[in-house]
Amino acid sequence: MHTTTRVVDTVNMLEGPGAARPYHHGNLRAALIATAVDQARAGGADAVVLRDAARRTGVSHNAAYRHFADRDDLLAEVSERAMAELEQRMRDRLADLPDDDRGEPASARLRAVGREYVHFALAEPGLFATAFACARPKDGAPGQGPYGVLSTMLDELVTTGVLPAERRPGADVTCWAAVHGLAVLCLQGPLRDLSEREREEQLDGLLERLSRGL
Amino acid sequence: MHTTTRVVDTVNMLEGPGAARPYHHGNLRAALIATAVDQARAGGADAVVLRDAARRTGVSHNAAYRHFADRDDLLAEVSERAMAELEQRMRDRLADLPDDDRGEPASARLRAVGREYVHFALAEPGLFATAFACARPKDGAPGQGPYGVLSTMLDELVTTGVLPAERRPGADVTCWAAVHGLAVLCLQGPLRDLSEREREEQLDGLLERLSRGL
DNA sequence: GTGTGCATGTTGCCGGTGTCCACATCGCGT
DNA sequence: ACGCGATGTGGACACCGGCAACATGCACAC
Repeated sequence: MHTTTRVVDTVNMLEGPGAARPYHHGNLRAALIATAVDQARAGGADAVVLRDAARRTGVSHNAAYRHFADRDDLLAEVSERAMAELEQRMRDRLADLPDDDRGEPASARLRAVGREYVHFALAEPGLFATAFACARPKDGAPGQGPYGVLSTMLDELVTTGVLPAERRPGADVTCWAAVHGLAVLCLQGPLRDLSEREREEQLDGLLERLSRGL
Repeated sequence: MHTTTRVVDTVNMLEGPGAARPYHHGNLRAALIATAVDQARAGGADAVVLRDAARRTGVSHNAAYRHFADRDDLLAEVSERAMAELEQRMRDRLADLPDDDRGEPASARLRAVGREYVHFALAEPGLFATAFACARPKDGAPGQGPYGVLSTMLDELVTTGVLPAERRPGADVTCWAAVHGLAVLCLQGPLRDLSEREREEQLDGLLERLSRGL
């Protein structure tokens, strides 16, 4: 899609000072999204501002409307990237786990994923909030996204025999809700002022209770 | 505070058509908050708009600045009311419980509170979101608010002997996070399109796993 | 090679909002 | 009675999202 035979490098458009970009940017859509992601990272969904994004990208306002129907459309794109980054972090965390934990209690893997979920939320509050602030319901494949990762973990628990199969349905939602709730409460809720240590303790407690109740 | 000897009724200022309100409204602060709460109820925090609130209250824009430092200040007030309404609903739900449940598993009462929490979020999404969308961290007494209700329930569980005392610390956060997370995911997350029945099932599952894991 | 069509980017404009400033009005205490 | 301070008003500015009309230049047909 969007094939082009233009000579200019359409990917690495980090313009130098005297770049004098051509009339046609060549990569505007991606560049705008990147700028908007920066905005979201810095200040959440509200900080995603069309005019400012265009300005920072070195293009006039309104240029964005050739690539996005409206602000919400751009925001949806940012939300998607944020969600993807969250998923990637969870997968990376899983991959980093020592193989020792591979065979033994798969619940350790589940805990690691949950912990990473909360850590991401606290490390990237803007992106985390934007990931879920999308007004447009973008229906993705059910096995994809952070939910997919979590779901896979739980399936693993069943095959390992740790989790009785009859208790599997609904377990994903419970796990997700608990972890998501803690993240939200720590970000904008009454747990905002917890120290890092207290937060970690609460997270540990939650994960323990969660696996106990599965 | 704000004592007044004026003759006009400062409480019930639902102006009739030919009311011709005096130059000084007499009750502006409360009236503006009420209007803002309506806005929040209808569309969440973003729908709280100073100029529109002033307009609807029948006063010029800028009048609000005599009572609120800025928009965030008004929003904080709305957030407080929303939180109070959530708390009230939880307390009402508790009071409505038949006395039969009084002595028996106090966990039933805990479940009822949790269920009401989610129900409120779904019934009043705007207020629920605004309750937590406050930028200003308003530190209330720790025993107050929805958290206080929940905390009391858990203390009850300990005195009833259902919950071992050593497991009490942190249990409040876990419960709150789980219920809050489910609410958020149903409102703006990927569980948005669940049918009422599915939602109720997931809620049941969550509450069951929660009490099992306490 | 040349010329035109269409995607892309630009300037201009409108309505709406938050916030500051100067001014108007009126209640209350001296 | 009077004047001061609290309260409300109108105007102005900057910013934003979104439309419309215009400009530019790449791509493809011939």
